[in-house]
Amino acid sequence: MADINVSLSPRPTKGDPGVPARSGGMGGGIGGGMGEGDPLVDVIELFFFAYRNFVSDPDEILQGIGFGRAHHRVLHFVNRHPGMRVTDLLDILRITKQSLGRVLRELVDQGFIDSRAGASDRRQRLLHLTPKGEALAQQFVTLQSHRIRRALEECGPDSRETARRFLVAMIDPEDRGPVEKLIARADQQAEAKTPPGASGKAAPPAGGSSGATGNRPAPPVRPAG
Amino acid sequence: MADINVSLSPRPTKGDPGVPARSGGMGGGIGGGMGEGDPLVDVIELFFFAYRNFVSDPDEILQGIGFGRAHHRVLHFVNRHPGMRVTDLLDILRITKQSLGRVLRELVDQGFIDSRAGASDRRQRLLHLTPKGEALAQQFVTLQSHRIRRALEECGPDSRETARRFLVAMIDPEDRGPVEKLIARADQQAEAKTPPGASGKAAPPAGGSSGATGNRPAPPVRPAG
DNA sequence: GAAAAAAGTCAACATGGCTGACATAAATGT
DNA sequence: ACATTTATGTCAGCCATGTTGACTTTTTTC
Repeated sequence: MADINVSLSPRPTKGDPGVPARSGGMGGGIGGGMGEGDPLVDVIELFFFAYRNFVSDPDEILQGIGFGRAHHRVLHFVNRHPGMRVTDLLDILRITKQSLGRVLRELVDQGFIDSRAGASDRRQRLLHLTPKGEALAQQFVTLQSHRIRRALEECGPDSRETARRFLVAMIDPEDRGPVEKLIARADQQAEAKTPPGASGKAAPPAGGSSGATGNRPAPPVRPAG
Repeated sequence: MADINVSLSPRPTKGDPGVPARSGGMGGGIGGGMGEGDPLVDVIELFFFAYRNFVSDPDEILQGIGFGRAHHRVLHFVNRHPGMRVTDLLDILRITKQSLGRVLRELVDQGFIDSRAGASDRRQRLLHLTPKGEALAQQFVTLQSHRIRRALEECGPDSRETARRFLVAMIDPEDRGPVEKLIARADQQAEAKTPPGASGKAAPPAGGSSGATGNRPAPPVRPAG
């Protein structure tokens, strides 16, 4: 039933020669920018398809418990940064307080997240996963890690660093430092918590990549507004 | 104001030591799956942040004309596959006829897309971009290509193929063949249309990558339902 | 004691998914 | 010829998740 043949080739329902050869408009049309070098449209599309599949893994589980992607993101980052403040989550997700509030309330109400007042600053609500929440978050990480691991294995031994650097380089320059710091902080914390010498962890050479790995006074991964 | 410091380090509003060191729950917690090898959480997060920035480029333009991401996707694929059928678009996007119908109608009404009945099968509506639509689609491709080109340049000469293969490998195995075919078909078509020998186009070695580059009778990039 | 910060909430709205139910035109099969 | 299937479109309504704007409460900071 109607596969992806986009009429273009093996799908002429009758004797249709595929596609009407487009009236020869002005030049450039489709490429990467006509005279700017390679057309990178293939990468654009691969990124689209890859990301779609990437997020679809958790989606199946989420559907079963009446949650959506928004819940997944919250669970993920709280898992990564136990004790984080609501504001921090807002900065990472770049959504509004109200949007976050909705899913956060559900996660707290249903016992996936524990929200306690800060000890030193009691205005803050510090977020932690409950064991239930941790189990779920772990499921997601496992699923997505599987996909990534498989992909990297198919790409050979050096691919991990190249992929990592590529993804970093795809991030807005002004966000790279903060993002890399964020990840590094979470990793550190995880290490500290883990029984010393648990699994591998190929030290991410965050320094060498693009130069923007920065040590600025922590500019924001800019909040939405 | 409230940067991404996630309380964890340079943000203790008062004398807060960052984070409450989490009560030492059971092992694995955060890593990639506890005893499965590297934790690939960093890649998970980088993919998230990278993709968010990647789609944000077009977003700015879209906002100015009252369109959304859905419009972008439609424009993009119609640009890539001039004369494609509505069904083909549905297969690619994996959304419902009704969802597509909404944005497609707007695009047609506002003169970005031209929808004409097929010659051989007059039930079909074959979709083409108008010059106006082409210009817009071209803007998007240019924007996103810029980002990708910059990223690849930062990653060195071989990165393009590695990145490409990584993205392909991130796609569900059963979708890879169809996706690569789809891209190949679009590229072919574009070449045929372009004044012979226009810009570079580093021949995508679709064959060598993962083995699944297949030549099956074109299985679908599965429709949503 | 005033001002600012952290969090929460209500109300209303936009976007873009979804299902279900139909309608029409055209192609296909018997 | 007629029944069925296919391709498309459309109405109506629902859901998830984003947005603004306005306000409150608690607590910290100046």
